[in-house]
Formats: sequence, C-alpha cells, structure tokens
Amino acid sequence: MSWSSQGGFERRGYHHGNLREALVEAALALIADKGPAGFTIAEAARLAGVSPAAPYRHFRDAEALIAEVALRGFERFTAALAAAWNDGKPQRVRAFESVGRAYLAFARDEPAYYAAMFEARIDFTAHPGLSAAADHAFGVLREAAERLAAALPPGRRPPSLMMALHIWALSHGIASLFVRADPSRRKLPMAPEELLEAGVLLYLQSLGLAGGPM
Amino acid sequence: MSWSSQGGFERRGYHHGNLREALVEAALALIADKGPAGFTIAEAARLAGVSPAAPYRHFRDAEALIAEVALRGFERFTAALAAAWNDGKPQRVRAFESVGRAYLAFARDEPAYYAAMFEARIDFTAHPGLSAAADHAFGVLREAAERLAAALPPGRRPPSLMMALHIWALSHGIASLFVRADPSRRKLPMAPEELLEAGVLLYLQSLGLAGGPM
DNA sequence: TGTACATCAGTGAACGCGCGTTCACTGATGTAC
DNA sequence: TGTACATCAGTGAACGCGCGTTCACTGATGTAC
Repeated sequence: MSWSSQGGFERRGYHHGNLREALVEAALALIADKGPAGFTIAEAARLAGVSPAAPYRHFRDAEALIAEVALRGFERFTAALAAAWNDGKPQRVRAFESVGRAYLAFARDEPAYYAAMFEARIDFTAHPGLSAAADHAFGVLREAAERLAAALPPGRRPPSLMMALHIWALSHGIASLFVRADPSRRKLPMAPEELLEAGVLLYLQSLGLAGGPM
Repeated sequence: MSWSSQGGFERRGYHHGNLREALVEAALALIADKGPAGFTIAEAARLAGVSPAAPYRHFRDAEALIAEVALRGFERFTAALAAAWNDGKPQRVRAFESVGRAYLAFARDEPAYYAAMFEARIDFTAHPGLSAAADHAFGVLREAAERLAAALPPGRRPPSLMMALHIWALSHGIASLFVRADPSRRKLPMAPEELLEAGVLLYLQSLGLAGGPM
C-alpha cells in the first residue's frame, strides 16, 4: 500500500504539496493499527514519505496532530449523528434510536477517529476548537432529547439535558465495552445495537415517551 | 516519597525481598501519573530501586506487569461492588443503586487500577485469569439484577443478563465520560452519582421494579 | 513578458536520550547430610 | 551444629534502536515591478 498513490497525495518533487493532509491520514492509519499510544511523529513522517523534521512545519508535536485528528473526528461524528437524527423524521422515537445506532456505527467503522477522540487522553483545553467540536456532537443529542421531551405536556417534561446525558453515557458505555474490536472485549449474547435500542426504549418508556409493554 | 519506607518494602541488601509487590506499586504510581501508555519497565525498576534488568525475573514484559495490575484491580473492583450490593440488604433497589455508586467511586478513587483494567488495551486472552477476574466483577451485577428481577412474577421478569449489561454500560459510560479526572472531561450540571442514580431509577421503573412518578 | 527577490516547505545530518533486552556475574538464602 | 552445595534474585555493563528535536541548508513557488 503506497500513500503516494492514495487519496491524491501525489508527491511531486521537493515540496510535498499536501503534507498536512498526508500526516493526518498517516496518523489515522497508525492509530488504527496500534492505538493512540503507539503513534509517533517519526513514523507518521515515514508513512507520508517525508523527512522526520518535516511534520514540525505543520504540527507542534504528536499531541497536536492527534488533536487535529480528534477535531476532525468530532466533526464527522456530529455529521453522522445529525444525519441519523434527520430532524426527527419520519418519527421522533425512531429517529432517536437511529442516533444511538449511529453512535455505535461510528465507534465500529471509525476506530481511529474514535480512539483519538475518547481514548487518547488529549488535553481538550489546550487545543482550541476541540471542546467546541465535542460540544457540537453532544448538541445533536441534546436537541433530539429536547424535541422528544416537547411531545409531553409542560408539567411532565423531563429535563432534556439529563436525557441527553443518560443516552450519551449508555451509548458510550456500550461502544467502549462491546463494540471496540479489542481482543479483550467481552462477547455479547446480542448485537450491541440491540442492547442499546432496548435500553433506550425502556428509558423512554419510563419517561412516558415511548409506548411499550408497560 | 520513598518506596523503601512505604508498605513494608524495606530494601535489605542484595536481594530486594519483595520486588514483585514493589513493582506493582510502582506501576500503579506511574499509571496514575501518566496513564498506561507512559509506563515503562525501566522506570518502574528505578522507582523500586533496582537495576533495569531485575523486573524481568518477575514479569515477561511491560504488558505482563500491567496485566497483573489489572487483575488485582478486578479483584478489588469485585470486592467493592459486592460490598455495596451487600446481598441486597437492607432493600434491594437501594442496594442496587449503591452498586452503581461503588462503580463510580472505584473509577474516582482508584484511577490507576481503572486505567489498567479498561484503558490499557491489554489482550485479555493472553493473560490467564484476567477474563475470569473481569467476569467475577460483572457477576456481582448479574446476581444483583437477577435478585431484583425475581421480585416480579415470572411472566413479567426482564432478562437479568440484559439488565446487568445495561446498568454496567450506563455506569461505565458515566465513569469514562464524567468521572475520570482528565482535563478533557466535560463539566456536568450535577454529580455523576446523581446522574447515574436517576438513570438507574428510571430504568428500573420502566421494568416495574421501582416505584416512581410514572 | 521577464527578472529579481522574498517566502516557505521540506532536507538530511546530527545530537542526546531513554528504553528493551542480553549476559556473565555475584551475593544471599535455604537445604541435605 | 557445621559445612558444602544448589538455587535463585538482583547486578551492572553493554548493545542497538527509534524517537524528538535542532539546524543551516536548498529547492520550489509566488509576486512585485
């Protein structure tokens, strides 16, 4: 597999032309392979086909590069959750469940982004925009919870922030424990998606937001 | 802070006398400080006051030492959860909530163990006993869920395995996202314990296992 | 259109560092008799 | 009780390695005029 022939990162002479992008790609490949801890600037440079000093023109250090990966991850994550929510259409409870599935799908399909976002121990405060990007992703869930709660009469509406936090935590727990492909992960008697969907439904039922056996 | 004067690890001459224990202690200190990734055999040896070659008499490599820490962590974790459950006394729903609080307390009070257990990307299958130790911890939750479910008439009993998985995931999600002391963690408008307790109560209500506004 | 110049991205060699790992060794401990 | 011996835990020196980081440099690009 040659990076120079992938994604349009043609190396054309002395100047790379797109080194920043190539380094992000390399970081993703390395994180996917060995986790955020196994990642080094030197190896990313090697993958991108440049000298070990070149990356420093674009990133202060390894954490800055991982933070860039995490930032882009949160942007994609936000887009994926928003697409799943689809403005609550065609039916709000269904759309809400769909957001949960999108959460797990992201953890499964983009393990490198997911690891950079949640497992790399980045100092969010040290990288401008990172907290905001994470907030945007959470905002999708928050908005969805708000819209769901609005279906109830004012006196019986649960606090949407709490709802969003519960669903976020449940999704994140299932993703961390059961979706990530580590050999250390426990086997489940059901798909993580089913587990999450059942949990969300039960939760919504208790708030009077979904019909059910109860 | 001197390790030789702590925990009875007096170095008395050529032989350390308790190097295995001292290395585990050193690993805990290092993991607490820099995370599982920042941990090296060489530094653990330095902390324990022995030559860099000495640890190899006790552990094959760094992962083996971290696995030992994780193993002990799961044993402590099991004990903490079991103590909180206290055989369902004095009242099962209360005892169940107490297990949740114990989960969060462990993540907060034993960050090094928690990191070794859940964030170190250890290959569980490569270290005998580790999976079993993790299963024991989960078993406490499983047993508690079973006992809770047994309060309902047979036809209305939820599957206790599913209950246990839901509560485990919710607890783990809240612990990972909101309890760990990383600077990257989001600020909450309430204590993680309150968030978890509210979530567990709502969940149990939907199963008909706890009274409530519904 | 051409030329001079400024800017900048990437070079490559070099450095010090800490780590993992090995090895023959040695000091301490325990045990057989 | 003493002595010889086996066992074993820890030594310390050594090695190769890859990383982070620096530096003066150089080749390419763009722009002013």
